Amino acid sequence: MLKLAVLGLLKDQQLHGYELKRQLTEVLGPFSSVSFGSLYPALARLEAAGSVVAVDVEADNATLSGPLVPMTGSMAGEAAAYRTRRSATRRSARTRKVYAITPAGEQIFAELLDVETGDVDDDRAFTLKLAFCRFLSPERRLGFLELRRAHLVERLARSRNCARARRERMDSYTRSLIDHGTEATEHDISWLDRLIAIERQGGKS
Amino acid sequence: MLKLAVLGLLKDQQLHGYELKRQLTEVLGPFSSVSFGSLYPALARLEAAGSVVAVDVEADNATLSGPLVPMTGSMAGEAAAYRTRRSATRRSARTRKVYAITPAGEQIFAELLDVETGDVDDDRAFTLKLAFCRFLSPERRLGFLELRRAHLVERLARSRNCARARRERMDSYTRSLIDHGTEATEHDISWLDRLIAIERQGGKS
DNA sequence: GTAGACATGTAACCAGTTACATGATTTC
DNA sequence: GAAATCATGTAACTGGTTACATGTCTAC
Repeated sequence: MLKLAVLGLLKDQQLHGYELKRQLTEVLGPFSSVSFGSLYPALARLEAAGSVVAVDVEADNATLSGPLVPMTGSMAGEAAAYRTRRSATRRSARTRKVYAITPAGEQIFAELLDVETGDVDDDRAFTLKLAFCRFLSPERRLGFLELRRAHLVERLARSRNCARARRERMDSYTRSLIDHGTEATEHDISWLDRLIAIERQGGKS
Repeated sequence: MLKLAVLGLLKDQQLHGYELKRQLTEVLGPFSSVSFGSLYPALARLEAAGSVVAVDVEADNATLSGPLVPMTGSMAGEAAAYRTRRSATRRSARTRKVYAITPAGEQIFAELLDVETGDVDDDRAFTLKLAFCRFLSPERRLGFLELRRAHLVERLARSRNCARARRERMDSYTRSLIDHGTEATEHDISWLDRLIAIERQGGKS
């Protein structure tokens, strides 16, 4: 999970741990409170596995395409590079360890993101994956959304069923909780419906 | 967390592990998928700590679905054991281990449930605690709801701020995700407002 | 020269998971 | 007597947490 989040952020730009944590906190809902104590070991593991490499920022300043940093897409190019360069000059890079994703890491990222591997029944996982689903092919993306929708529909059925069967035996707090949960699920489903509709029309047709 | 859920369910009735899991799955949202591999060890730990005791069901007929007798664990009379063998359970109790909460367990439960200990920033924890908040005093309950509300308001502010600052740089999926999250939080807040209002008027005035 | 943000890391722990192993009871 | 369900448990692992230890750079 954290692995996926880190690799996903590194796909856009090279980052060091501290900044990674800031972005994790700010942007990714489910990781609003990830701690350094889990981030740094995770980075170390990713590096050991060859999914990321620590890059030499100062050398990378002049020659943007070193042999160690193939950077497949070069997408987030200018803004990211500028950001990195600026912070690199403001603060010596010696104390920082700036990471970049490797082709192997991209591979791992793709596998982690994939729906087959993935748990549409885990809200956190779904949210995280959706945040990176632009990296999915249109078909897989659609499948991902539909699978999630199916899961929510099932959840809704179960929660309605439970509400019907046990309503009398529940106290008012539990009842309110269940009703609110049901509403939230309905809301989620119609949101997904909109996303799916957009996906279908935008996709091709 | 699991500890709290288990103790909370045992406050209402004596249960064995298997049935406990069923109720956990059915009733408590955040524990819809707790596994035996975590439940049984948790029960064993609770028993070792004296928070629950395994009760002799045959000595204590029909308690399986009835209200909890103020059980201290000492009242195990063997005298009329055979009398209720058939009526108490469809299934022989010998293979089951039925647990009851002890006074010490009630104490632990109260501490776990308490807001001071508690994390209103953890959605799962909040949901679980709300399901048991009838065991809180009216003041603590109100405090609990208000603390949660305050947290959600803060979350809303952050998410709005993030949306404003980074909107352009986000892809449509992330944007939709953030917007939907914002809506959900607003919805949660107004739900909490209703709960708080009820609490205020019903509590005393 | 020191307060405070920036930056990286380790150690001990905690709460849960999956996969596996075992056996009793019911139902057909 | 076989299959399904009920029931309890263990072992190895995962993925995080907090608390701690350490050090650098900036600004005053």
